[in-house]
Amino acid sequence: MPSSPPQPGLPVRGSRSGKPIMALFDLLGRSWSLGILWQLSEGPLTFRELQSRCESVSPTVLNQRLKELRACLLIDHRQRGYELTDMGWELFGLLEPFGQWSFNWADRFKQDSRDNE
Amino acid sequence: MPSSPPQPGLPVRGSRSGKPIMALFDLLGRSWSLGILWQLSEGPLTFRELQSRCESVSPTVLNQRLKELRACLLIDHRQRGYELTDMGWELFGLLEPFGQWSFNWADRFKQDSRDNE
DNA sequence: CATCACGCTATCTTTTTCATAGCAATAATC
DNA sequence: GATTATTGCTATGAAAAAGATAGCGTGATG
Repeated sequence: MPSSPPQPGLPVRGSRSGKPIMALFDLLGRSWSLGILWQLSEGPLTFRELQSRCESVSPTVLNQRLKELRACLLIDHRQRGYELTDMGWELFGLLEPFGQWSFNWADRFKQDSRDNE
Repeated sequence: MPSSPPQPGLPVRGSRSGKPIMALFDLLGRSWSLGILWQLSEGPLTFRELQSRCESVSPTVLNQRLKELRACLLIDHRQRGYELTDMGWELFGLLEPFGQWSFNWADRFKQDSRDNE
């Protein structure tokens, strides 16, 4: 049986008292959480659409993550599929800069591996 | 045997081709990654200090995460302990707003559970 | 009624994480 | 200089999470 979604106030990974940031990290630190939010930022997606966009995610885990993200008020399941809630969009706003940054990071990697040749 | 650190360009969870953002999400989506970066933002910490700040982390996982974060150029091991690299600080800069946001999120939670009483 | 796509559950295997003990190396203390 | 502490970490076994695959129930469509 899977564990319950991490919630602020409840004990979570990193904090017995459930400090909000730790609850958030616990949630986002589970496999596919970040990826799902990222995919949904491009519009609502059905379960199967998500499944194919997230390449190797298994339905079991996908469903579990969706339940958690829903319980955590970040996504919702509506007519057109799963989509970000207002909170979800807010969080995505914080996440968005990671996209650009990841390119710089990748560049630094290439640079670094050239240095080590 | 543990898997290798996710790197841009290599296949990672969510992307066979290793799209940088997916590599980053794979890295950050592993247990304790976010927590470790967060803790190190308050200054360098030794292995054991990290261990006690991260409450329940096992030495096995802590060491593995530290290796990965190091391989990914986000942290470094110096005299005074583990600390963020320049890249690590950059990334933390993006992460920092999550702290404030998590409080709003927690509030919304309380609000929501009141509504459902 | 047959077919199809959808959202998911069931089952099993593999991987990751946890929990605990403890070792080798260095530093401090007696 | 032997003893004790501290540090960084490995080993081992158990528990939990994630992955892979098959397929069920439902509702729409032909």
